[in-house]
Amino acid sequence: MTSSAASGTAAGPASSEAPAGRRKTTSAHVVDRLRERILSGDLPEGAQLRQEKLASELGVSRVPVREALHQLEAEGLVTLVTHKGAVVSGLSVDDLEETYEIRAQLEGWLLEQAMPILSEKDYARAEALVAEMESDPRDETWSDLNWRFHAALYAPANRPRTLELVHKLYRNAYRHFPLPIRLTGGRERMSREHRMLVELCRKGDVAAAREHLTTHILLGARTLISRLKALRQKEAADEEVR
Amino acid sequence: MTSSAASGTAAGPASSEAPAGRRKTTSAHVVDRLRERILSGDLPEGAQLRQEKLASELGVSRVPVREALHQLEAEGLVTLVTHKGAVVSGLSVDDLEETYEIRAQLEGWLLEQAMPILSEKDYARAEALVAEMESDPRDETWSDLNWRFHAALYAPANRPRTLELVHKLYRNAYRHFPLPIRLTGGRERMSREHRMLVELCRKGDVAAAREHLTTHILLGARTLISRLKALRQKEAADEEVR
DNA sequence: CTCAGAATAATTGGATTCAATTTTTTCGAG
DNA sequence: CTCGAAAAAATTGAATCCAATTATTCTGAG
Repeated sequence: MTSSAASGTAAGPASSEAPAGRRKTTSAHVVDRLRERILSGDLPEGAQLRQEKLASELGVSRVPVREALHQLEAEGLVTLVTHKGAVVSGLSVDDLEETYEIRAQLEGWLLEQAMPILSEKDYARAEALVAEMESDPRDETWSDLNWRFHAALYAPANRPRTLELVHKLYRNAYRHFPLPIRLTGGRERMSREHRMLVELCRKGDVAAAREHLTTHILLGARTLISRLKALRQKEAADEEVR
Repeated sequence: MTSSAASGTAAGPASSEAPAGRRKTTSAHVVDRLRERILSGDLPEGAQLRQEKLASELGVSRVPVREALHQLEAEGLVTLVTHKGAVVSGLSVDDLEETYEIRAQLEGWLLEQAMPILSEKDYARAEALVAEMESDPRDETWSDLNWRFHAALYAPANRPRTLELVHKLYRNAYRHFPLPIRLTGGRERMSREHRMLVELCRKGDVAAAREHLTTHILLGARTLISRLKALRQKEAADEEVR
C-alpha cells in the first residue's frame, strides 16, 4: 500500500520521485500536496478536510495527515477546530486589505533596495516576463508569471526572507479571489503598469518607481476587493432566496 | 507508566489552566508550553528536542508532541530534520538583520497610520510604560514592556494582522540575543529615545516620528548584532582552544 | 406533521505498537 | 593504542487501535 515510500530505500531514483536525492518524509509529502491543492484553488476556501478521506486518497495513514494539517494551520492555510475538523481557511475583506498594504510596504522597500543594483539583464528579464504574460492567455499561469515579474525586480535586493514572506502573502491572498474577478482592470492595464515600472527603474528615479509600485499594488487590490465584496453580497442574496 | 495519562485524562483545570471554558486540545497545550520555553530562552537555540523526553515531561504521548513540533516548525521556532530530530532553530546574522529591516518598514508604516488617530490617552499610556521600564530593573520583563510600549503607539492604526506579524518577528529575534548583550546602549538611551518618540508624535510631525522610529530600530539592531558577532567569534575561538 | 430526545454513526484526538533509520557501543585487526 | 566494521541501543516515522466528542438518524409524544 504505502510501499511507494518504503520501497524508495535503495539508490533507485529511477522514476519521477524526489528530484533531489533527499528522501522526504510522508508527512512533508502530504503538506506539499495539500498546500498545492489549496493554493491552486482546487480545495476552495471553506472546504472540509476529512482526515480519513485525505489519508486514503494519498495512500497513507491519518497520522501524517494530522501532522500536515497542524503545519498548514501554522502557515495560515487551514483552520483547525477542536473535535470538529479542519477547513480551508478564509480571509475577511479586512484581512485581504491589510495583506495588500503589507505587500505594498515591503515590496516598495525591496524595490528601493534593489534599484541601485538592477542591471540591464534584470530589465530584460522583467520585460521578457511581461511579454510572456501578454502572449499566454491562460489565467492559471498568469499569477505565477506576475509574481516572477515582481520577484525579478526585487531579487537583487538580496533579502531572501523578505522575498519569501511577500511571496507567501501574495499566494495566500490571491487564492481567495474567484477566477471571474481576477485580472481586474484587464491584462492591458497590467502590462502598461508593468512596462511603466521597468521604465522608471531604468531611469533610476527611485521615489517615482516606489510610488508607482505601491499604487499599482494598492489600486489593484482596491479594485479586486470591491468586486469581491459585490460578489459576496450577491452570494448572500442568493442564499437568502434559496 | 504513562498510562496515567490514558485513564486520568482529567485535565484538572483546578489550578491556573484554561481561563475560558474552552477546553484545549493536548497538542495545543504542548505547542503553548514549548513556544513559551523557547521564546523565554529556557530552551536555547540549538537545543535538541527529544520527543520522548518532552512527552514524559508533559505527561502525554509522543503524538501530540510531534504535532506540536510540526506546528512550531511552520512558525519558524524549530527545525525538523528527517530521522534526526528537532532542534530549536537558530537565526543567522543576515536573517537577524533582515528581520529588523522588516520591522523598521512595517512599524514605521504602522506609526504613520496610527499618528493621526493617537490621543492624549495613548501618549499617557506609552509614557506610563516608559516609566515602568525605568523603575523595573529586571531584564526579563524589559522585553515585554518594550513591546507593549511600541504596540501602544501602533494599536490605533487598527491593523491587527500587521501588528501580530511584527510582534512575532520581535519575539523571534529577541530570543537569539544572550542576556549579556541585551539592552545594548543602556536603558538610559532607550528611555531617551522612547520619550523623544512620544514627543514627536505629540507634535504631529509624522515624517520626523517615522524617521526617528526606524533609526531607533535599525541602530539598536546594528549595535546588538555587532555585539552578537563579537560574542560568536569569541565562542568560536574558545571552541578552537578546547 | 413537527419537534424534542435518545440511539447510532461518523469523526476527531490520543495512546500504543511496529518498522525504519540513526547513533552509540563493542570488539577485533593492524 | 587507534581505527573501522558490526552489533546493540536509542530515536524517529508511521500504522493501528481505543477513547472522547460531534453529527446524524430514528423514534415517539403532542
